[in-house]
Amino acid sequence: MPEVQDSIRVLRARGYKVTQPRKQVLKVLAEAEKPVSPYDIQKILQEKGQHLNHVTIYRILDLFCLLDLAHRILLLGGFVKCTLGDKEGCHRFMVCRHCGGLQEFADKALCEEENEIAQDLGFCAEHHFSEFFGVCSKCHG
Amino acid sequence: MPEVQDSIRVLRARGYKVTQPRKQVLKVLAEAEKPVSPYDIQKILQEKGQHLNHVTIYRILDLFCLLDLAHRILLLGGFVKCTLGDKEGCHRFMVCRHCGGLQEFADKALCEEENEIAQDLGFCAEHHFSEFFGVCSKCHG
DNA sequence: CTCGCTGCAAAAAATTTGCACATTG
DNA sequence: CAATGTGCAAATTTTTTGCAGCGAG
Repeated sequence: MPEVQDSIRVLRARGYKVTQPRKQVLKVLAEAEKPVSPYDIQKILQEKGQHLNHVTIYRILDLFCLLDLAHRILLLGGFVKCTLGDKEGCHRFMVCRHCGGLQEFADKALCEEENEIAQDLGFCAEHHFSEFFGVCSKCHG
Repeated sequence: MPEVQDSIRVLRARGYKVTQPRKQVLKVLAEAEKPVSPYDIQKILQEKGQHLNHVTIYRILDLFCLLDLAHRILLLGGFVKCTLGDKEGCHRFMVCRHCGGLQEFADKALCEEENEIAQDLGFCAEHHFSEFFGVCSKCHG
């Protein structure tokens, strides 16, 4: 699981401690197929015989989102591990309404077009948050 | 307030009853400058000497979102009245991080570009949800 | 060793459910 | 008056706060 190692490196590099709870949450996120809520995470850990206080999980997720190690999926109401690292352009998601799976992507050209649209309306856009709803390749015949 | 009348027409046309509570919530939404939560709405009505049960407000907002008479702003966590009617293209928002105000817009060309991006990734996008964060014209000097 | 992090207890806030009663068309 | 919608009570779920004590660096 190289992804988890990358995240751990980010934590260390930014001066945050690499604690047992943080590693546990990272692992759950990395293994999850779909967005998970704080209580989902607690339950998953419990099934492995591990216990984390839910408050701790909330705080860890806050931190991960701050560092872009995870993202909150607003349409589905859960958290996912970031799969793009620091790829340029805002990180976005395509959510499959059939299987509930999602794919993260970034597209710098799209960001630029959005900035222009915003500018035409007198708005200076600093971040584009977006999620597409539809059907993924596995789910449409 | 022509907007409220339009919404009332939509309700009637779709076979929903035009009740006192629904009209009250519509009015609050129409007069609000920023997204309002169910409890915000209850409080605003209370200040006018009116009372609605919060459960009723939840249900009314659910209906309004279903009919696209209102939208839930995910970044800020509240509801706003739709200002675009049935304008073509997904309805989106620009949120000002300074004043908290927002502007709704739709752009068919943007929808099409997003569909192409999705298609390139094997995804069939049916709806694009997006919110831009930035600074509005009033707030940047 | 010491600062940052976690656990715990508790409260506050947000959301949901079922059923009896009221209101709209 | 018949179906829809609302109010109420209560439970559940989600999120936040403050403080004491633990543990990574």
